[in-house]
Amino acid sequence: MTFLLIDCNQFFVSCEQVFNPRLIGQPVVVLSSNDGCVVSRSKEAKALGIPMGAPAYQYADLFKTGGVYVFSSNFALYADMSRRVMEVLHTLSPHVEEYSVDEAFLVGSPEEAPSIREKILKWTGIPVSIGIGKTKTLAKVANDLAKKSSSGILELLDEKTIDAHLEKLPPSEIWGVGSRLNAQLREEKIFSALQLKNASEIQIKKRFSVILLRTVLELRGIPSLSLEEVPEIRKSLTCSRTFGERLTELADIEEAVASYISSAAEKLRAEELFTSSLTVYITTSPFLKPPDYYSNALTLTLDEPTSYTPLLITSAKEALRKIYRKGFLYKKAGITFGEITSSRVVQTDLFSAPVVNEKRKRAMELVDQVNHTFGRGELRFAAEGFTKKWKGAKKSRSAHYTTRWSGLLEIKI
DNA sequence: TCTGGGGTCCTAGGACCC
DNA sequence: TCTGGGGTCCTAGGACCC
Repeated sequence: MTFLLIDCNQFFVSCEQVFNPRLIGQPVVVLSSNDGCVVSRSKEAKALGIPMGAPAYQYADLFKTGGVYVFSSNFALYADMSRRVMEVLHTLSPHVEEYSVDEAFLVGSPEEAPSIREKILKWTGIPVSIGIGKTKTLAKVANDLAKKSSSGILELLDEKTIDAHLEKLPPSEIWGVGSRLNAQLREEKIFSALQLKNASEIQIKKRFSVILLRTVLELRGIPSLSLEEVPEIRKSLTCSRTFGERLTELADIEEAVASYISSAAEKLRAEELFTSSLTVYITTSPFLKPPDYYSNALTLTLDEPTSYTPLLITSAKEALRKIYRKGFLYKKAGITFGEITSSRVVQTDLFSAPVVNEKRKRAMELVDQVNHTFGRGELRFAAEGFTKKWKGAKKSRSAHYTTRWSGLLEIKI
């Protein structure tokens, strides 16, 4: 059994290039929301020395002198392109795990790789790299190497080849090992991925955790992470944003929170889910020191599982009023739905009459339908407000090429 | 002035119970 | 003077991922 990891190359940048081919071969970056950090870079942008996660303001000059094409993030576009790539994969294999927006694992044979790569490029325009290994972790390692190879495909199946590569990598290059673990591993005199692979199982389990033990076994070619073809019901759903400007007034923050609730509730309904726990949090800039720094959160347990936006907005405002303090410059707020259950199986409260509120259900269906047809936010709740003081910057977002009629490309012949 | 957003899992420690 | 042991549940915090 072999795992294939299919990973889209510079995914967000590639999405922009599909609809604007002039960008191919140019330095291109895509910024995070609020135009804060660089989250995707073309090869040419990397070559200019723009690191991943770089704060955009620190590189504004380089963007100019380097002739860099800068895009605000266009998540509607990226999500839709991701869906297309995944659809292609599902037509090619019955064993696919959608791992992230730009990555999927597939169980198959190495011979399939070239045609998978070719079909995704032809049918979606997105270039991918494919790493092949006996475990997911080794497929990940192979994928990193595939990115640097000319064919975009690399298999890591032979023990000697694996060891030769692992010897050159620090543990932090391995999936599941971050900078903290890397530092702790150094204390144990483990400096390379090969040393990690050969470390004592007992020591790893004792000093670290079962997670790292799994990684060690995976490096040895013993599958310890299986293919998860059917995604489990999510455990939480968050919507949070940095404001476009610092906010001080409760009323403005209320609008922002109502708007986050509205979009998270829409997602909840799209996935046929209910929530019965709601957390609201607000914070000033984390870079502030006391007494200017303030951050707080409150979780409410709801009487019954719901996805009804008005009810959730009311509860969220109630929670927000309890944690809001006057006199701070608020920078960000967010909401999280926890305790998520399927909306098809409902556990009602023993002491209250079951709420099978057809009217509410139909109202939400209508809202979702209108917004699906005419674009997100066409039909809104008044609580979301109209001034949108909290809205962040998105100076140069590309069109919603695939999700809005107005975004359709016009081709001139 | 400016530094994103959305997830998951594991562990330790406290509260509580028998 | 004597003052167990084992289990579960919850939460906060840490670590990782894309």
